[in-house]
Amino acid sequence: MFTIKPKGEKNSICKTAPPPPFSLVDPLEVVPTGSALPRVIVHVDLDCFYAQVEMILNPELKDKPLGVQQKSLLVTCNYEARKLGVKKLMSIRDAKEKCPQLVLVNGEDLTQYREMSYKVTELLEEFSPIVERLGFDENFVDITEMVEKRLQQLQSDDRSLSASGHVYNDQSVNLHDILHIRLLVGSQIAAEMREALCSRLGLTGCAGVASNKLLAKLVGGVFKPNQQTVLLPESRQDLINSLKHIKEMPGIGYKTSKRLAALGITSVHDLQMFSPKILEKEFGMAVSQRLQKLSFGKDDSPVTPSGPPQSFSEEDSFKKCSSDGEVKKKIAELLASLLKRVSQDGRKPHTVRLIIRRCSSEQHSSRESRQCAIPSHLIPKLGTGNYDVTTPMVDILMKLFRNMVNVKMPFHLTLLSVCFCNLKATTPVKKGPLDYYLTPSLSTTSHPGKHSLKMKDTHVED
DNA sequence: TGGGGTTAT
DNA sequence: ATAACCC
Repeated sequence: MFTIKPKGEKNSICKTAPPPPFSLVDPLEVVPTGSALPRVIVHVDLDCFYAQVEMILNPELKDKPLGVQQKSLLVTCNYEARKLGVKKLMSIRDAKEKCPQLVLVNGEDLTQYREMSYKVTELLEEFSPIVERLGFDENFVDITEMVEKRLQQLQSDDRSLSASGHVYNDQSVNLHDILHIRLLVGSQIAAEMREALCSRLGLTGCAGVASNKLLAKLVGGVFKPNQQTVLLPESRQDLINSLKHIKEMPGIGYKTSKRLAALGITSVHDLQMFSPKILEKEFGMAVSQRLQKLSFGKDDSPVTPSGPPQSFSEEDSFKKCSSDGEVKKKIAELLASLLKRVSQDGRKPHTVRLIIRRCSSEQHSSRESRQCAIPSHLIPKLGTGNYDVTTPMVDILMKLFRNMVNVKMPFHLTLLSVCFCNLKATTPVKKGPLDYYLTPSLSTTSHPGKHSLKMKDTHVED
């Protein structure tokens, strides 16, 4: 039996369950003395998100095998389709071959997915404000504080406490271990999150509960659709050993796994055992230490609240775009969508960027970009709808384009993208008598560079 | 292979 | 401005 101090007292552990000696603390979580308690992190991952949104939008698609298509790629599909052998990121041709009855919807316009995605994040923020987005369909939530609060409310003789959902490895729970107790409470909160997502938004998904982001994400994927799993400290090594290749480790991507393979490192165990000195020679101190810590399941990166987006972009890919006129037309389309989004957001972008991908024979999709400050006289007009900024903005973007591409030479693009970034809140202008003279944004002279000291924007004449 | 996003250098 | 990472 574990016991809890009555609420009102400082910390929740009673004398009968003294603070754990170091041997009880997970060896790999050992940090300088006096450090904070281990965190409780939940990773929430919606099931085949785009397909779920499409089924909510059009309920007739439910119980049919459904795929979401972008160009020639099937980006995701529902579980009906997966039963029939369809996989994520299949080509459309392979998918139709596998499953001729597959129903396809076009998912190139992300508007509805983006809106639902932010509803999910906002719902999770009701539990704890510390929510970090990862893509449109995953969120990390730091629920340490919420867990501590619940522990203080718990009855000291409460034996009914149990995990919600799966416990990784079917590990037995030790109700005398405060670390177990905290994670069990975390699993109950995760269950409440999933229930809220289902009842209020109609969405299903997985959750993983653990003491850091890496482990929460890995353990959340163990039981797959619409289930949750909690990782207790004793099973951490088993979880990371279950990875068949280091590339499955979040944070180790395509490039890094290739460089590691060149050193003979392909498994988690290889990376754990590898000489830190030699690893440091290859990757530098910061990266090598982070990589090796990941291999032990260690991850001290905080859950960083995402807040509103730092950029908006719209892109389009195609087989061919090779004339100035085509480019201008595509840019105008991308810009029109972006301006709608800017008007909804309320903030104003101060920088615009154009990104292209050239059709190069054997190069992997390498992108080039040019950016510039948006002229200050245009910024207040963005997204207001009363003055049309389209023409001046298209002109700016075409100048960026000609800065990248010599239009006197033949060219062949396969992608165009426009990005608004450096978003700033529109300064509410409360007028005191002196404000007119003191507020920079009301001044008629502009101060180039003042708000973008770190940016080396390409100069575009008006 | 799409249409997004982020951070580090 | 690019390159890496994530989905």
